[in-house]
Amino acid sequence: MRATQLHIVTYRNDPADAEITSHRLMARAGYIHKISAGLYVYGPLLWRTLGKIKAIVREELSRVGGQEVQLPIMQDQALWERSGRWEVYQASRTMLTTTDRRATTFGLAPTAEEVVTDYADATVKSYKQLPLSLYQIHTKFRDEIRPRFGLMRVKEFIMKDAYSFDIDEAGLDASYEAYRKAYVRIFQRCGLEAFGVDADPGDIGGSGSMEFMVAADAGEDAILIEEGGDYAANVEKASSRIEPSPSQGEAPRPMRRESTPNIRTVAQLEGFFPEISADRMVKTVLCRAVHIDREVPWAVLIRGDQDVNEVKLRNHTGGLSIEMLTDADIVKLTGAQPGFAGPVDLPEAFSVVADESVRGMANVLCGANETDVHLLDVNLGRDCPMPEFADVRTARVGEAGPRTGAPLVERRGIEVGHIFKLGTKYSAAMGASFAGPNGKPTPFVMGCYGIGVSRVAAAAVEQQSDDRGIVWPIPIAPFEVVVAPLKVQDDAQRGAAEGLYTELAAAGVDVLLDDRKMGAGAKMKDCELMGFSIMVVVGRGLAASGTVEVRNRTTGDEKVELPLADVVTSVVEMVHAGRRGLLPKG
RNA sequence: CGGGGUGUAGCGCAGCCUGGUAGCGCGUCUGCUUCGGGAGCAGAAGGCCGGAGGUUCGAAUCCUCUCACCCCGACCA
Repeated sequence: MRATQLHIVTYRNDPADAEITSHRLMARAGYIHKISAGLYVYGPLLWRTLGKIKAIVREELSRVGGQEVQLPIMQDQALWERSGRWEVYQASRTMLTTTDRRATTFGLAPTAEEVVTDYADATVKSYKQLPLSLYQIHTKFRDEIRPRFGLMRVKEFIMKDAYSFDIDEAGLDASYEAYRKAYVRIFQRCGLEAFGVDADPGDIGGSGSMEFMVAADAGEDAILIEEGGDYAANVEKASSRIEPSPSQGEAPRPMRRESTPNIRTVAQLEGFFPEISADRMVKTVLCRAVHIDREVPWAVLIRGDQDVNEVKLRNHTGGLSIEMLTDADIVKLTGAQPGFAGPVDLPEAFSVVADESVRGMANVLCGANETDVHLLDVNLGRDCPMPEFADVRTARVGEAGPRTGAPLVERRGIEVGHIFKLGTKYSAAMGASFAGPNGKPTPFVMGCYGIGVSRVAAAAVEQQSDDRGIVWPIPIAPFEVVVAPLKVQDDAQRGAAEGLYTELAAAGVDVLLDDRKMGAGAKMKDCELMGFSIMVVVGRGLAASGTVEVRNRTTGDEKVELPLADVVTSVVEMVHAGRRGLLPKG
């Protein structure tokens, strides 16, 4: 393609609202144009990149038996009510809705489990038709609390969503594993450093899930990785081993009360009782689990030096979300000012859970549910009922990992994919079944698998750019190579560039000829901004020594002067190497 | 949803406090010169100052309402 035939839109100024690299560069290079908050025009260059990502996704999903389909974006309320997800998404307000002229309400697809499950129910009659794996690449909608960061967090985006249907759990395990491997290959082929991590299933639900993260400092997610091990998990999900409390195994002492005027926090308590360290205290976090139809107050017991993980807690309570109690609520429900809550004589209204860090602690310090009073040498099970235990603690950097015990380190990442074992969550709720080998109706055992296609593009820029602009990995670059004659009025330069362009195109290279008439400096800056990683610069070297310049920005901006005759061979080789992305050799 | 901020030419901004009919840089168009790191000179086009109402002889500027956009927050006893 010729640059004069391409709608190129570049700006010398950064857009005023761009905070992160990918937003700034994609806006400046004309890949995106904002129409309103969280809604963008995808320009021709971005569309080419998205097309390449989609092609890789299609090839890899075909390899594991995925069949491409297209499902409606508008999905009626009644369908979603059958799975129970309508209320969930109304409560979290993440679904955009619209109505038709008859006032039927539709949700705009955030994902499509209901539709695809209904489709499978209607069209799959026998276990002999299974396993079945369907996917689509389509627009998805989320009413984000706060759209931001360019393409990273938007109201409307392109997603690949896939769904597997199996006869039983073993079948699901196989499908899930096939998708997991396909995902690893997809991101490798895109040329992105990505990794899978244990994750929380969130609103989608299900028994197991893994997120795929593109490593990038600007990532919104924090990942904890076991150094040298294979454990990696989102902080929302991560667990760790911590040193047991020094109070473990102590002989119980009698409980006693102490006046602690205006001493409310663990830090203040450590000052007030210098001989008692935080890991001998139990703090009591008061909150409520919000369900669709009710709210349940919870008291969470956790060791004084640890923090509650809200996501783990939400999952434990089964609620949609967790909210901290207000000071007024605490006074009303416990009769004490904030800072003095504890497990002893806690009002019955509270459901109670204790974090595993509390298990086995003896003679602990905690609040007394009375303003300005704490209790010492409390023993759970003796001074109050023994609570149930669960892991509701936030794992932290430096703690020992759960597998090998090696220290956890933090990396940041951008979530670009998420796979889930749904099991029969949707098929059972919606009555979607097939005739099993025994002739009886059997619910589908399902998995679902998403990739944020447009976010992959943004994540790639976030991961791979330099101070001059985007540096696309070759497999997803809008063009693999740009041939840029610096002075198009010069017949020799123009002729040589045209020749290279024709030969490269004939060799199967996706090449752009930058035949725009503009200053040499401006042209090179523009090409660098737009992210053309392999540049063939035809300039004064041609007349001087019969050479042109080839540079590969993906490998550190090395530039080499090559005789005109050697350029095609060299560039083709470079392109072939680049096309492999990060796939391992062989 | 709470707090703060901003809407003026395609992009980035000044002008507003102290009312007098709109300006700068970049970009765009025309011509000439230039031609390897965002060229120079000359000329030109482009904005009912987010919208509605009000005050005033007169409003980008003051007042009211409204819409949009941006940032921060929505937290642990």
